[in-house]
Amino acid sequence: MGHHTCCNKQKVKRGLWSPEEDEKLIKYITTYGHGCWSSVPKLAGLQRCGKSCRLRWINYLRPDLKRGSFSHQEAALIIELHSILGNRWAQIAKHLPGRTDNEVKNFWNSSIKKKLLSHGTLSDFSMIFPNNLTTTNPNPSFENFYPLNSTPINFMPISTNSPLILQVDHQMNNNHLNGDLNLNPVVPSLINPLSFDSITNDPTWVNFNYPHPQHDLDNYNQNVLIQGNSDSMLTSNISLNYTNGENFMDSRNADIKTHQDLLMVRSVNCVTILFN
DNA sequence: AATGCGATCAACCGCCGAGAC
DNA sequence: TGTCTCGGCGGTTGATCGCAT
Repeated sequence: MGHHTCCNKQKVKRGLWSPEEDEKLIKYITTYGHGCWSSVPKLAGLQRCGKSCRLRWINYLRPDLKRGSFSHQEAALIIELHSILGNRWAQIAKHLPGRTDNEVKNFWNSSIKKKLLSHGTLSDFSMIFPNNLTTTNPNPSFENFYPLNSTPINFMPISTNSPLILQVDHQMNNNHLNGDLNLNPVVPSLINPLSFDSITNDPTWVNFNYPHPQHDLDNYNQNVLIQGNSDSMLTSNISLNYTNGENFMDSRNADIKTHQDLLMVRSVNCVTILFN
């Protein structure tokens, strides 16, 4: 029970992979491609199930993986995307070239979630990067940028004229005013919406200063979900055509913006925190 | 040096949806 | 239409590491 059919056909090894097993898998996939994963173990001479081979390749052996610690940009991006997508780790990982859903998930659970649980807010990014903040900003907290007495961040005006941003905000405002959708952050029980979620709800922020590989970005389609705390869900279908690491095109109006133009007040300040 | 404990992360588990038949 | 296989995903586990005592 619980094992795939491919795992039941033969006795399979479990647990950590040996260097020899890694070598066999790499050699096979680089030569023939993975094809049908369920047939990979047999063809590669491995006593593993296909699922295990797939996982090992995707999470560890793939040549395009970026190893090592998450950068500030990546962490901020994860936080931002998580506020939009929730625990859709695979979707979040797609915005982080070289990172896997497993990595993102582990990073969230180990470095971010626990701090949120212990503090109840992400009011200070130094919780996540205690050693890397500088002193340029004397008070590097999100509340410093979004005063607590300001409009809730979900309904804050934004500085870009991007149609998609305006669309999302318009819909959110309408729902808010109509009282038919309570747009709390995805994890409202953990997070003060004036702080954590305030990095931005702007889906274009995924483009922020990030060197997306062209192959990941061509004809990119994003389905942005803004989840409420009820059974209501606002869905905004947005199609973005990324052109390169610095520009992207909103397919609705063909707005070409440099990343500088995309920086909303919120994300500018966030980055100020991280890199000043 | 030995031990305990929390953090990290690779790997597994269980479920789901798509596609083939 | 129902069943089966497979790939993919999120949740969870457990081994290992590093630090504190």
